Amino acid sequence: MGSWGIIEEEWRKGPWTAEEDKLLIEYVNLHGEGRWSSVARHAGLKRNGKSCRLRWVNYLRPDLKRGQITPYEERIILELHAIWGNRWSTIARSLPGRTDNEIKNYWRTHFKKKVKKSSIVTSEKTKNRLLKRQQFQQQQQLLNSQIDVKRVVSFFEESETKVPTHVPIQDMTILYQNNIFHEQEQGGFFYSMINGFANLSVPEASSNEDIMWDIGLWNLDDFNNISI
DNA sequence: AAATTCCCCAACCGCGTGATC
DNA sequence: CGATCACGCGGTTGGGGAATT
Repeated sequence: MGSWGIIEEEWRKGPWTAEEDKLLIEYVNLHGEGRWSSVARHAGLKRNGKSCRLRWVNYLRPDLKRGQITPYEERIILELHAIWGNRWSTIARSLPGRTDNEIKNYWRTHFKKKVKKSSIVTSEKTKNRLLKRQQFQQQQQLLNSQIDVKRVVSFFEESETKVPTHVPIQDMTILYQNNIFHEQEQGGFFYSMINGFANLSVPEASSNEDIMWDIGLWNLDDFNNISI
């Protein structure tokens, strides 16, 4: 309270304590994500909705991938930033377990100074294709929350690689559960999941990314016996 | 060893958008 | 319809540790 009888900011700010984290986790586990503005009331937290959401999304979410950004992820960040610019949340959708904040920070600390204003012109075709992907992934995220699938993994990577095994996936989205290793064969394509990495083994060289994308689509259906 | 600068990143802020009243 | 609310996004800040002077 201020000395003038004015009610000062009633919300707590600054770093979260372990107790606050615990309260927030308990609340979300019980009631799910969303309705952040009422979390404080029900969870006994003196934090506003914005703060609660941010803490959950950027730090407490169980599906966050902790640890360093891998070279693989770094390449994705670089590529997508060249296309999207500072649209961090868009970029983050292609990096499961990474937050927009994390990617933004990583970019700023590692690349900002190095990148000279390059005039990369991305064709509308490419942008539209990517937008389609993003929308699809958003839809999957919604489905995930409904069917309790832990994560959506998507990797976007330049390809034209001739390495016959474990070709980095161009743009393939795979659903898997519980972070358990999976290996599947789908129409002659093998892919495997290890520690959140998706690898594709192609029996014969394939470089058509649109084909890869289509494979990603029907794998999703097959995995979960769901129809979009 | 102490002071200063640099660097990282968690958290905040303002704003835009869409839903609801 | 406008007002209000909730949410999410991108830019920015500031505390603290690491590196440098």
